[in-house]
Amino acid sequence: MHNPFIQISGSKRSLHVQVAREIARKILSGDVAQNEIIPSEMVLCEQFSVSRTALREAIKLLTSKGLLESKPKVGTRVKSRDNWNFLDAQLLDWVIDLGDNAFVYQEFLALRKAIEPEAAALAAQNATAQQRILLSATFQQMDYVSKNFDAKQWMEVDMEFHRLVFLSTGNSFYLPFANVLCTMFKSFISHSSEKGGTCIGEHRAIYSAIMAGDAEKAREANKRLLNTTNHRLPTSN
Amino acid sequence: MHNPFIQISGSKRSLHVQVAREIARKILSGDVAQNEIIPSEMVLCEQFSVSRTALREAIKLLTSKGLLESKPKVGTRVKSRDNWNFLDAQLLDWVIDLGDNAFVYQEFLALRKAIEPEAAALAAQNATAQQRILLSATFQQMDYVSKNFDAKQWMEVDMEFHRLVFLSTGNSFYLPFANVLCTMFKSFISHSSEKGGTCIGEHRAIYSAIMAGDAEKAREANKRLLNTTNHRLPTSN
DNA sequence: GCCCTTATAATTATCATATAATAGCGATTG
DNA sequence: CAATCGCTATTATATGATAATTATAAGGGC
Repeated sequence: MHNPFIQISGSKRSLHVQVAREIARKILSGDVAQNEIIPSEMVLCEQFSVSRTALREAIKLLTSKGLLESKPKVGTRVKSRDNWNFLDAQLLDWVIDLGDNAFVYQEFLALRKAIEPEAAALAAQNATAQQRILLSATFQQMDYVSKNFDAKQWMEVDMEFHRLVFLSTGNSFYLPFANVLCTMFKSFISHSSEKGGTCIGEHRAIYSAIMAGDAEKAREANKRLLNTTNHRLPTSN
Repeated sequence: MHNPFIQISGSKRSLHVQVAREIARKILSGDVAQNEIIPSEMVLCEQFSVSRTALREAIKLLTSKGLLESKPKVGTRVKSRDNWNFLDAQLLDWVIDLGDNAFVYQEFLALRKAIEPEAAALAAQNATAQQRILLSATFQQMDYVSKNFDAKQWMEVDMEFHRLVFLSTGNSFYLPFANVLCTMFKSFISHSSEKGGTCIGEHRAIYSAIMAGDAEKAREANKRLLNTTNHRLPTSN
């Protein structure tokens, strides 16, 4: 029997997810080149000391995210980078774990600038009664935390606020951004200890506009927030 | 030996993908409710007449896209809708196959309006020399097809043009939209036969702005295109 | 009677092995 | 020289067995 107190270093989740993560790291880091054929199943099984079942499930997971493609006789090939689904929370998590995050944060900010103002506008138009209640409760927490400041708590309510905006758009294609955003914020929480401003004023403007159903105002307020210079910046890791 | 002339109806791809597609349909259509536990592996194996290997690989695929979550003893649960990754080309393909596409097209247009103008702006700033060459070649084809009009050919060059814009942003998070867009366009090509205008003027404006490196102009031109009323509309199937 | 611990059982997770299907590549032959 | 056929490496699928997990129930102490 294993000693349950000994926490094996990499044994967070199921086995095939661990294997998938390892392979993903090598692909994302460029350790194995795009369009390259990775070693055969048997070889990888030995390398990771897992059964073919576990390995194949790992490969299926990566295939689903656009990283790999398998064909009989030819092998399993790494797909080119423009097939990798960076809008997948799990994949993003692996990217973040790689370390060179300043650039990732910068790219993500460019995405937020495109998507969040529109999301806020849509939320102003489409948020349901219950979503407005949740948004209201969350903003009250923001207001409280901004006065009794705590960096970690702020990050959490900030994340929840923007997450709710995406969920309130009533548009299926905006939903995934909620999870991607959460992954990014959690990375901030765990990797950084810097404080940064709360931007409570800008958030209040977004909140008020959404509650008032004013799409244009919500859009502009969200734009202002994202252009705020003291907004969380990827200055250091 | 099988008769190679007999094309079995559903034998397009690998077995586990077919199974995944079937399960996905039931989830996406609401046939099985969110947060519901689906039948156990053994039951599903019988139901689909496949081995546990194939079934498990299918479930792993769906889990990766946020549709399912499995735990020992408790079973496999359908995750709530806000976990479904609609920005996954394969998942989107399944959604489209479901049929009620007018609403999907409408939602997608709302996404394009947010993301494409920014993508065009980024492309104007960041497109590499080779990407500009590709863009140039594609636009010349557009120009030609707009004069010798063919609906299908137009759809294809139109798709390629916007795809290249996404790839030219130099931003990882914009890449996945290229595939999502392609999936959507292919759905148009196969499901509709209506013609619609070519909007060659608006496309030319985008193209010129990108080539000139004028981000602001590219953004505005792309906005104009998406606001064009005779732009492909989800009027009918 | 109530709470904590332990045992049970159902389900997924993993392993191991065998067989089938696929397709690249070379040999063979006309 | 070219077209075809067969060989072989690789993934795809099937089958059966064992381990790990955890909700639920059973039991025992207070």
